[in-house]
Amino acid sequence: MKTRDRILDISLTLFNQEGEAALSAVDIANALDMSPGNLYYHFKGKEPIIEALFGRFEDEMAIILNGTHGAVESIEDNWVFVYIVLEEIYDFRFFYRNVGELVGQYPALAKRFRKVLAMKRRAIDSVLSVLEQRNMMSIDKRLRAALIDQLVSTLTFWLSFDVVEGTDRSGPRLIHDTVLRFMLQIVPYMGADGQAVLERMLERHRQMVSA
Amino acid sequence: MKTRDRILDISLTLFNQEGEAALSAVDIANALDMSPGNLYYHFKGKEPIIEALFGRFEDEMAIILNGTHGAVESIEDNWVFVYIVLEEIYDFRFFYRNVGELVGQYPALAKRFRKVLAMKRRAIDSVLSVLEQRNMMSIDKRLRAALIDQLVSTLTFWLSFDVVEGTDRSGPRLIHDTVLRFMLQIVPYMGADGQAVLERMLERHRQMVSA
DNA sequence: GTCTATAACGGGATAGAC
DNA sequence: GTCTATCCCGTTATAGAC
Repeated sequence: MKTRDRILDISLTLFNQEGEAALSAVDIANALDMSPGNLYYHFKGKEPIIEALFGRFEDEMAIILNGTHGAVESIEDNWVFVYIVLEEIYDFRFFYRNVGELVGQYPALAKRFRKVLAMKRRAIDSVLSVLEQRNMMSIDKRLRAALIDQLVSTLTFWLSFDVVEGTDRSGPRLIHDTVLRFMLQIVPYMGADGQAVLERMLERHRQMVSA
Repeated sequence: MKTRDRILDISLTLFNQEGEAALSAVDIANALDMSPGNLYYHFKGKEPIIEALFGRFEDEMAIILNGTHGAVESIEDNWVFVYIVLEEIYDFRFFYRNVGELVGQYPALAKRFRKVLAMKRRAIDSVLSVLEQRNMMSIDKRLRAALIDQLVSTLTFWLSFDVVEGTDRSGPRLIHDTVLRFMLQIVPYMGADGQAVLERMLERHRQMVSA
């Protein structure tokens, strides 16, 4: 199974670099100094490769999202948690640079993508609940549902947003900026502590970015 | 110039129905009972057609965004304003169903898309300013910038979000839901009035949806 | 301005030798 | 498992008739 993994590794790299649409199965074969026929022996085209890559992503995302967040309490914990999620997404960024496209083109992928979305939603819900229990935030029930939607949307479209805006930020910088953007959405529901939390977040962001 | 317009009309319809990627120049010609060669006489391929369609969109968007919003004061005015913007986007929805893709594929479009983005940003900024002047909302300067980002992001990715979520809502329903989602993001900054405004918005949304 | 016909290209996919 | 050779197909693009 070594060739199979080599194919997946190089495909992920190329897809992230050039975008999924820019590459044909033949391009991938060329990058591996491999004949198209040989590639087709392992994967019957681009689609199964993408499916296999999504499998990898799914697995790692499940570990992150279903694992740790019982331990997420402080703002700093939350920061790290969101950072890890975004980093994982960044490793498979070609899925996110044009979600709509992929979901439209590969219906099988759409289903699985929605499952990941649901996992994100549950994780956020659970983290918010912890914050509420500790009286670190309080929010109207209706607004809470909308907030979760917004946060899921942020986790899903931050890379597209960056593409559209055309700001040419490095990966780590983009991730830090997005963590901040994510966290700031929670601040207004932190009541009197909000102001202090905001300052801490901005300070933390400054540190991270200048590092 | 009549054939030219017929081409643009049918292209817009088809792109919205099937997606930009799903259609070739030949498909468009077929839909018009026209030979591919004839189509190429008017537009040298798909790209110039898309550029021309974006020109239409740009023009109408500029009228909406730069025009009315001096008159936007009450919550109801805002609701209508956002509704009109979303409706216009919906008319050219193929641009928005996978923004990342189009922007990546047609660099010329990217620039123009960013201009529209900037127009949206200015319009939102200006509306928020009005609300602030009337003491209908108050918001920390740093959070304000983030809020505007979030609102622009909502206006840009609501259609992609719908595609990804796979909820099969009708156009008008989707637009109403999105207006609500947009407006709810402002509520937390309305202070004591927030609760009442929230109820009014939800009530309005119920009316709109059941109509 | 509109049409038909056709050339040129590239990707997807497979057969069969090694 | 890997390779070469090849076929099929849809898209792009142009030449030239009407």
